Amino acid sequence: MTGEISGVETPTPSKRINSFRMIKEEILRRVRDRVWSPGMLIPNEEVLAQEFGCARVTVNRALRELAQTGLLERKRRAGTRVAAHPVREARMEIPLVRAEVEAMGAAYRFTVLSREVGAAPEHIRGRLQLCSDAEVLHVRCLHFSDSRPFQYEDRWICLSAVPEVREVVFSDMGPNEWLVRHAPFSEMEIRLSASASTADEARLLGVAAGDPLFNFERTTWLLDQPITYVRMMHAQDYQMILKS
Amino acid sequence: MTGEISGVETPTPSKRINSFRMIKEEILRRVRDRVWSPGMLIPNEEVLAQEFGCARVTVNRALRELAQTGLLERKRRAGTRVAAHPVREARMEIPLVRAEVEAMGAAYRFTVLSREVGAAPEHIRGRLQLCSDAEVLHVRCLHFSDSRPFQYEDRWICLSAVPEVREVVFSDMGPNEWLVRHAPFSEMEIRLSASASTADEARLLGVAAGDPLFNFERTTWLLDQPITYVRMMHAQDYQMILKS
DNA sequence: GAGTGGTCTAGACCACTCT
DNA sequence: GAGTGGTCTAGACCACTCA
Repeated sequence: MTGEISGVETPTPSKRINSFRMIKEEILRRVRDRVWSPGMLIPNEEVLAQEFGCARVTVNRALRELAQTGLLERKRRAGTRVAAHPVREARMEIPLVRAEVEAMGAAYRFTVLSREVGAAPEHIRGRLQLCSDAEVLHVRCLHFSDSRPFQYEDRWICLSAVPEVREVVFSDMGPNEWLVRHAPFSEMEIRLSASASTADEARLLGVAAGDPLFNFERTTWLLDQPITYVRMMHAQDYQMILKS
Repeated sequence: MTGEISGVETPTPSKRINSFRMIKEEILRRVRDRVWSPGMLIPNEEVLAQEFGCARVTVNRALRELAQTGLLERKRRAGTRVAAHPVREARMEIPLVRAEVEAMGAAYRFTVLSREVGAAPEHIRGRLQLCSDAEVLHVRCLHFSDSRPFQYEDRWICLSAVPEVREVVFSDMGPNEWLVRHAPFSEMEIRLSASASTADEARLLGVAAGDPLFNFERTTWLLDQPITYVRMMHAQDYQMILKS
């Protein structure tokens, strides 16, 4: 680029609204400026496409994504409205413990507290929708941030879904990390809650018995096949952040 | 439909894999059956489109959505892989308190504990990215499930973004419900944590001081304009559920 | 029946990134 | 430079739902 000519023309020639991102922003602007207010029907895809000078599919993608986050509501025949209705969605990134700890600039390590194969107890069978003779691997780990306990993990893995795990000892890699690498999933359910720590939990996490814990329980499936159920506990200084 | 002929042909003529949903399922099946295992490069869109007998855009949409949930990882030039990497996303539906209570079959009501207009304190200005002379409406409410306290809500609303709210008294409708109807948002940030209740919080929620609370803090924006920051507290029997 | 969103196709060009 | 995903276009048909 030796002969750099900056003349009358801008290098980025003041684009039309013809990308789905620009359309999303334009829609947001109109909602913010009350051009379209909650509950109001907005023009249909065809009309917007003509106005923006783009293909209908492009408008469709923009509106679809805005509807997915809950800002718009769409129904066939009825058209698209600005949501006057409250169901909103947030997306949450599920981090690896290791990444979470290292992101804070601390050193990560973990220890395996116990590891045994056997029949699943009743409440675990319920969570994983298992029949009564299903075998599971039960692993308990403690994860550290520098030298301080960070998370107590209590995990159950379906051996029918992940037979290879029977022989794995989790020396280099924690169960979560191992599973992520070897047993992908497509569905999950997460439960979040607060509880008072039991004596055991308090001892492991280095807090006083009865202190508040933040609980993160997760069950995962691949198609209809249950993979694992885990309960992860954090002391009360922990904060989970979600966006969008 | 008088002359109904059900002959050799099935009315649903055993479809090809030519919808993005079917493609998603087929991909999941191959991942589950280890045809493609974590970390592995899968065929590119062009090739898959040929195999499935559909357009590349259709494959693109299927792969894009699977990548969005974290099952696949995509990079230009590098191609698409089954995630060997753990960043997964969950979507969370944000319910209205009213709906949440009524879904449990309980009667909902709420009371306004306080309501005042003024300058925002430092920590709220930080959360909402406000300049120091910005005016806010501060509302505190208690929400009940039947006659039991269910949620304590401590909310700050930017008057510059939502000027109409200055005159609203929240008699029929709580602040959340009102805002949802009158002040749409496009971005939000949620923070979840556990804490020990203060004396005040405990009194309001009908628990013992120091008992664990589940905290749900949310800040919302419309484009870059901050709308509201709210902290919602629940006693420890509360559980928040996320899916996918 | 008719209007709206939902989706697919075939082709094209662009943007990123690896070599 | 070349391969891969990212996106847009123009046109088409389908599916749902309201009148």
